[in-house]
Amino acid sequence: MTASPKYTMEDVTERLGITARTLHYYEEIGLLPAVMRTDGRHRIYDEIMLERIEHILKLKRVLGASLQEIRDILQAEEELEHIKASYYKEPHTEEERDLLLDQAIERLQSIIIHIDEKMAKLQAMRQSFGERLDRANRLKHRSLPDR
Amino acid sequence: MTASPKYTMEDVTERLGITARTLHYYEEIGLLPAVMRTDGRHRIYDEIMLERIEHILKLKRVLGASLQEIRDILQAEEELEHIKASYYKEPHTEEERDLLLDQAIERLQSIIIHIDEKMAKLQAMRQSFGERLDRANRLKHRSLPDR
DNA sequence: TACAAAACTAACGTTAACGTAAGTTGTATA
DNA sequence: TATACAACTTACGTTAACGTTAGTTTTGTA
Repeated sequence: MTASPKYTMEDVTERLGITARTLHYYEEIGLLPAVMRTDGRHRIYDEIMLERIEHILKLKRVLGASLQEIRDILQAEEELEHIKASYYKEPHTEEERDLLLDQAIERLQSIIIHIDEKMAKLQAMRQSFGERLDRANRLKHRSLPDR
Repeated sequence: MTASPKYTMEDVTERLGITARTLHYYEEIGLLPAVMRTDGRHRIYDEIMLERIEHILKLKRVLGASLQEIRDILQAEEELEHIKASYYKEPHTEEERDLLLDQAIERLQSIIIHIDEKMAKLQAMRQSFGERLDRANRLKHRSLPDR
């Protein structure tokens, strides 16, 4: 069992461009469960935690989601992972598995619908700004101005 | 000159689903300049103001922009309108017009770039969630499970 | 082992975008 | 004209997502 590399608080904050307070806060509100500690209660992060943190930051920046929404998304993902794991290890009845899977699928679908709606609106807005830009460019190059 | 219809505070809040405080606040921070008033200092809104407010709300919801950013976008749009208007009415030298147009074009382009970046990231995220969903669906229908 | 640098906890501060309450005027209608 | 309801201004309150001390332990290094 080869131990994965460990990172200190400073490692993480410098690498991800965030502050210690942010990590403290995410832990406070339950976004980062069970962070490992040294004997002296200093935090240690491993690769898995790093990926989780990066995932959170990405969801924040790209989706513009609140930490509360991110919590829900992460939970949906974890349920899915749990289901996948137990699919191979634990014995389940067909019905149990189907129920769990359906729940996870439903959550994923609602996330995707959310994203799709957002993209559609962005698309429409992008187009309207594009048209404005076109008009401005036509004005500049003195082809027949509209209006 | 046929006067455009006027709307009261209640008209606007009910129609747009916002509160009076929001309109007061937008005025406070300069997002809604020169709102008309009755003799008794009650606010009156016309179609143009309504459209401006709707535009602001759309930018907020779709772009997730802060009111500060929205202020900048509105300013860019107004500059462009002003340029278009003055193109026909006021006399300008070629250089003056080109300078103003270039500034407006630059602002519009930066907005569009912003939108495009956001869409690209959303696209990537959408795809990753789509793949997760596919895996879950494969699990459910018991075709060869991956991993 | 001694000490500077790093991390810890606890707690109050800050900003954006409004919410809410209070007391005062305006306005529409009987 | 009386009155109920709408809108006004002023000002303090609230929530999310951290920022910022402050005072106290840990830890890596000389």
